[in-house]
Amino acid sequence: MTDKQISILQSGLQLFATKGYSSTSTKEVAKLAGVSEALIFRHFVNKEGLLNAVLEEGELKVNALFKHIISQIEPEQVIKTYIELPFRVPESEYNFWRLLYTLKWEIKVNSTEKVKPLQAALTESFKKMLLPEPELEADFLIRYIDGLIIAILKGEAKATEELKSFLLKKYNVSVLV
Amino acid sequence: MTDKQISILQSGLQLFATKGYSSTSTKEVAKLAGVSEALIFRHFVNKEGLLNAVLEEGELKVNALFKHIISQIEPEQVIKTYIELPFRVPESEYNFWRLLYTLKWEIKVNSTEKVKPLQAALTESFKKMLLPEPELEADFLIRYIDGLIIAILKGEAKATEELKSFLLKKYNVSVLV
DNA sequence: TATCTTTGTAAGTAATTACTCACTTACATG
DNA sequence: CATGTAAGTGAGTAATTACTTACAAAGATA
Repeated sequence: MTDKQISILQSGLQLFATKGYSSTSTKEVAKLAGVSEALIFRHFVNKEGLLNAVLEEGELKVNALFKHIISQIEPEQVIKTYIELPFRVPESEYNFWRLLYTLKWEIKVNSTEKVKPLQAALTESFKKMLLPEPELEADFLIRYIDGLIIAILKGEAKATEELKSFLLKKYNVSVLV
Repeated sequence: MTDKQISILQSGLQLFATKGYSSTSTKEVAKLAGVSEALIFRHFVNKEGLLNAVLEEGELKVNALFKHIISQIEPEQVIKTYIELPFRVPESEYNFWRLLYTLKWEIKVNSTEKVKPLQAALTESFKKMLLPEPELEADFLIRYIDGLIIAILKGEAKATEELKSFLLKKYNVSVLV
């Protein structure tokens, strides 16, 4: 990977995430990257190729986060780790998450498939914690966390310590062995 | 309002909501509406004018829904009516809601201002219901409902009766006087 | 040194974009 | 009937779009 290649990827991420994929031109990306427009096509074939390259980079981070949650052994730990997700994403990665969420509207992304293992792990955990309707509880929590992440990315909410402890208390997973 | 004017508005809504505002061309809107492209500009000045006209139409519906919630007298009724919101939006209006949610990403929309009265009403209700942290509870519920609506609009969730009664039970507002 | 591959660019291209202009048709009002 | 106004259109326009081509430098390998 050349310096210019990295620069293109960074500029692509920034513009796609803030302006939206389809309203960002390859010319803009090139300008921000300090590179000729043709170089984008040399390295990434076409605009969609650049998008995929940008996505692949971040996908690894997302998978790591999800795996970390699912790999927890105690059911309470699964829930706790999941609730802490929005508080563990660093601001430097916000643009990537913004891109993911906008793309879900712009393009058909089968995000349901990706969430399934997580959904199963949460359901199983709530079941072990003897909640009467573990599956509905899992869906409920997923939807809330989704709403929270969106609000944070839009700047409508802050991932404060107060909020975190409120949530952990709500789910009885504040203090764990 | 002429037939063709209405047709343009409907086509605009449909395409903006499904394809996104910036990746929909005025030519496409005209074609779907069965109208010359120039007529769009005659009636709505420019593309943004068409968007605003589309939004104004639906805004009335949104305001009506919100007012209905806030106007409830009993705190339990406020919560119940709000929870029932995603179940009361007819599928015929989904496109308008889709448009609203996509625009929040595409363009800066100060949606926080619009939600404030609702947020206040929910907080007040939870306070009267003696929940220890009424404001955090209100934020929590708003975020969840937002996440749920988004999931429904994307076809990832269904507004089933089972889910509804689960939520009403969770908030102790199932049976009311 | 000679040759091959990779990296990079300037200057294009055809297609699409939002929007305009000159013009016709329909319709209401005196 | 005459005349003004609103509704409607076909054929444009300049700008922008994603993408290509021809060609120059820079490194690597022999």
